[in-house]
Amino acid sequence: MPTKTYQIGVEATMEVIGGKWKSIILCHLRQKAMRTSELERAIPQISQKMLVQQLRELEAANIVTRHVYQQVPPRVDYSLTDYGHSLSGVLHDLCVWGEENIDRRREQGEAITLLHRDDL
Amino acid sequence: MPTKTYQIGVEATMEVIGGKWKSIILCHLRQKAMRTSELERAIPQISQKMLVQQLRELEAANIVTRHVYQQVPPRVDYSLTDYGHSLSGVLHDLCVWGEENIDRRREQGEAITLLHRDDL
DNA sequence: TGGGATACCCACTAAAAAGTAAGTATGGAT
DNA sequence: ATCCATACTTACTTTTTAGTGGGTATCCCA
Repeated sequence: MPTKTYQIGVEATMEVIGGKWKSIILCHLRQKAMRTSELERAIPQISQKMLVQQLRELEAANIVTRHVYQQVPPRVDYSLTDYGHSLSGVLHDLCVWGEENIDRRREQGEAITLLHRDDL
Repeated sequence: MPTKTYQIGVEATMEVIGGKWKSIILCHLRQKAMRTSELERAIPQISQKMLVQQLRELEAANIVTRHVYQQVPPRVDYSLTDYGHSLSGVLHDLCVWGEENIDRRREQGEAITLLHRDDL
């Protein structure tokens, strides 16, 4: 099998948290374990397919775990693994930088809104 | 014009540093100003088109500046703006987390290599 | 006169990511 | 029997992102 090669560490990080949805999902899970329907409500624009697909990829990367409760109707929840928690600081900083970026752009006259701040 | 709305700060951050190339370019520029050809050498897989395109987008977001020297043959270099430097901590953490991720995966038997570490 | 060096730009194509809309399974409640 | 809720799948389409291969401009130098 061919050796996977990275030039620089950030490439590997972006494989894990990059894309449109992963970092958003992780920022939510950073705060608490959440069930599927809860994540759907927290991220209204995401489709069910994308949510599930991204969660599977995060599971495969050992960042989140899936916990199935033996119930009907089904109940499943997702939380960060210990390893996933090692991203917590980065995720928080990404949120904060974005909040500042939005404030800045608004001050410069851009019509822009942020619904939820990451207050921790 | 319609108001741009974000749910959470990280969305705005990812608009700036997301995608396959931007974070890599920024990690390099974090260390020093670099000319086009230097960036091409530092990021061997990138095409000229992508490099220029990403640099233009980073300029538009006020993260990098383009400096043209009046010379023939042309000489241009790029560096982080003051605002771009506000990403420096995040970028460093992204590099470091990725380096650890790669180490971890190698320990678990994956065939994987990292060429350049971010030693600062 | 024509090649070299640098930093582009443009048109076209290919591949990857994301979106849409529908369907499946379970078992309890009505 | 039928319906409900939850958590998925699957097939298909659209959009976005990235890659390829070419071309332009400048001025110096042989």
